Amino acid sequence: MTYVKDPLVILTGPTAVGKTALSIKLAQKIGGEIISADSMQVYRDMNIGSAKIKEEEMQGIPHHLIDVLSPDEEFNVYTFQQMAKKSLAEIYKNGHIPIVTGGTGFYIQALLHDVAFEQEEETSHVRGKLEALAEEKGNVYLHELLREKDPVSADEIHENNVKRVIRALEFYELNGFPISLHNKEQREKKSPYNFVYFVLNDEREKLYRRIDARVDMMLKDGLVHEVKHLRDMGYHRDMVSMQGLGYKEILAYLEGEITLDDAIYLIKRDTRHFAKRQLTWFRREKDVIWLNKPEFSYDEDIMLDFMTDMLRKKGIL
RNA sequence: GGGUGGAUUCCCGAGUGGCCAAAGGGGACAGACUGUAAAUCUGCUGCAAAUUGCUUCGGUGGUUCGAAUCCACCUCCACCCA
Repeated sequence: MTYVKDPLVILTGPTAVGKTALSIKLAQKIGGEIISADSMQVYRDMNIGSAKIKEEEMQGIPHHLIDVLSPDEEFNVYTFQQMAKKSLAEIYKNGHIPIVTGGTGFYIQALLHDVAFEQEEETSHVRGKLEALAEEKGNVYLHELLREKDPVSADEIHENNVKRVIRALEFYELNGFPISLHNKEQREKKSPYNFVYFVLNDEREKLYRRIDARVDMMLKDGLVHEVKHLRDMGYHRDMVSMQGLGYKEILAYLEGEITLDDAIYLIKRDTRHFAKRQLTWFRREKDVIWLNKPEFSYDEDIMLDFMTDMLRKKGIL
């Protein structure tokens, strides 16, 4: 008896490259449902800044993990993984093919390789304690603390990367063994899915132009109003959701810290940086199929034919 | 027309005789990432046959062993007086 792995299609790429539009066409073509792997589109009332797909654009294709949280709720890889697995089960039950779309490579990885996360207490006060310690004694002190507990991680994580030093320390405290060991184990895992990992991309210059144009569009569409509304509802910068690109900058503008022009400049710049980071992530990822738009003459139909071809070869179609 | 200040490597900007291919910041580029990831962090940035050589600090000429730094003239910019 041959065990057949469940199919999983991933369609990702840097922000503003055109994933959403392509994902709809692909879903229509192969009978798919979409799972959003996006750390911001999960939040309700954050539509313009997160470039969330509109109801009418969905064309009846079911979308999962969009608008499922309120902006004051915390979202992280672990919750994403839990929710996404639940959605997967539903999609398989419907006899459809899941298409994971979105730009958060970290989340995609957790789902694709079914990375195991240790059971940790929900309300860990350990992190707060460590944050206070970092504040008080400085980066180097904390990093040395990590070196005592988990020298491998200390070597891997730069002392200035306080967030990750804290996480490593927190992991050790909560689980009693080093995160470096955990990571090593998880890295060796093979994906339990029969997957195809597409990364849509375009020439850097074109991508950057699209980003700039999209930010201008967001402003025209009322980004400032949207953020004002969120602020009026009591959401503030300490929340994970408000760290999103476009949100934190407009919030700073609304607080009178920077001008609107500065905010727009920062959103554009930081979104470009973000796109670059995404690309770095995908380059490192194994088994990805790059869909470089110029190579398809910017023709989506040619690209879709290619994609379905790949799916057939994999036995997904 | 007169006076003053300025012109620095992709940009801003420090440097006022050797320790200067030139601080710092930005951008660009590259990378890391396993419960904050649209977050957080790192590296790199004149050219090359590259522990050395070459070209660069508005232009030209000069002073000096040695100039981005001093002098002369020129060009452009800013402000002030006419």
